[in-house]
Amino acid sequence: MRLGEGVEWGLHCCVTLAWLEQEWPVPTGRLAAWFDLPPEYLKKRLQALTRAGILASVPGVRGGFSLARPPERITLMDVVAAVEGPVEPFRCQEIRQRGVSGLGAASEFRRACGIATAMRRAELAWRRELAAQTIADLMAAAPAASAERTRRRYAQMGG
Amino acid sequence: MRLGEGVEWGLHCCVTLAWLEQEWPVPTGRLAAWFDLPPEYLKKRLQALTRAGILASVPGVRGGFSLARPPERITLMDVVAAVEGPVEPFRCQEIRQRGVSGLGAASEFRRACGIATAMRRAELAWRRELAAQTIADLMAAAPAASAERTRRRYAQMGG
DNA sequence: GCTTGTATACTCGGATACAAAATGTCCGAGTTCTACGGG
DNA sequence: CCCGTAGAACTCGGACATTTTGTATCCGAGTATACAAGC
Repeated sequence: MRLGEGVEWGLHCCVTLAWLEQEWPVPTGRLAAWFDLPPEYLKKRLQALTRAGILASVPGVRGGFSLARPPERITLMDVVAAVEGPVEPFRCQEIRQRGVSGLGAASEFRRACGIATAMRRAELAWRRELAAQTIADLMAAAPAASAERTRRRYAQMGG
Repeated sequence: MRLGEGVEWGLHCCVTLAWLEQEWPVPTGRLAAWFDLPPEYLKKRLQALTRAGILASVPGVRGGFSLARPPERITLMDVVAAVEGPVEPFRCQEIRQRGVSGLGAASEFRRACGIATAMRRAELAWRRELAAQTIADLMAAAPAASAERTRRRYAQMGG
C-alpha cells in the first residue's frame, strides 16, 4: 500500500498558503519553485484540491490559488481525500460468496463479512486520526521561525 | 490509496486453513477452487505468506500449505505486511528541504517534518488496530455454523 | 508374499508477460494588464 | 493630458503520453506414491 506523493505536496502547499495569506492568490509556478516540483503536475493536484473546495482558484494574469477556508477548518483527512480520490484501503470483493465456499450459505451472508469489518475498523482509526488534525495544527507545530522566514523569502523571489 | 486484493485472499485462506487443521497440508488448487480465484496467482501470494513465516509449505504430491503458528498468534498486521511488503502509506520525500523552501533553514530540519509526524501518527493508529486482532478473533466472529460447514464441504470436494 | 528400485504424477518455487494506475506533459479558454489611438 | 479600446501575455482547466506498480501466467526443481521386477 502506498499513498501518492501528491499528498505531501498538497499538505505543504496548504501550510505555505496559510502563511502567505497576505500574498493571495499565489500562482502554481511560485509554489513549484518553492519546493522544486514539476509545475504542471503540481497544478493538476492543486486543481483536485480546488474541486474539493479546499483551495480557491483565480484565473487570469494575476491569478493563482488561495485557501478557501481558514486553516482551522481544513483537516488532513480533507486534503488526503481530495488528492487521492475516494480513499478505501481495503475493498471487500466478497470472495466468501464465490466458488465452493459460497454454496448453500446464503443465510450467513446476511451478516457483513467479518474480515471486511475488521479491516474497516483499522481504516476508521486511521481516518479518525487524520480528521483530528488541521492545517492550523501543522502551523503551530512548525518551528517558530518558519512562518516569518517563509514570508520574507517569498517576497525576495521577486515579481 | 488502495490495498491489493491479495490481502483479502490471504486472510480468508488463513481462516479457512485454521478450520481445516485436520486436512493439512491443503494444496493451492483446493483453496483456489474454494474461493474461485486464479490458482497460479493465489499461489504466488501464499508463497509470500510462507516467506513471512505465517504459513508452512510442503512440496511433493501430497503437499500444500498449513498454518505455521496457532491462529491466536497471527495478527492481521502480520498478514497485511506479508502480502503487501513493507507497508508505509505516507512516504515523506522531504520536499521542505528542496527549492527555495530549503534555503538557509538547516537548523529547522534537525527536527522531523511536522507533516510526516502527523501522517505517521495516523498510520500507527491503523497498524495498532490491525495488530490487535488475530485470525482466532476472525474465527470467533464468524457465524457458528461456518467452521463445521467448511469442514463438511471440503470433505465432499473429493480427493 | 515381501522387499526394493524406478518411473510417474503432482506439488511448490521463482522467472517471465500483460494490464491498470499513477506520474508527467501538452494545448485550449479566460482574464487582466498594457499600449496605442482618439478626444 | 485623459479616456477608451484593442491586443498581448499570463493564468487556470481539462485532455493526452509515459513510466511504474500490480496482476496474471509459464516453466523448472523436488518429493511421495504406485507399480513392477527380483528375492
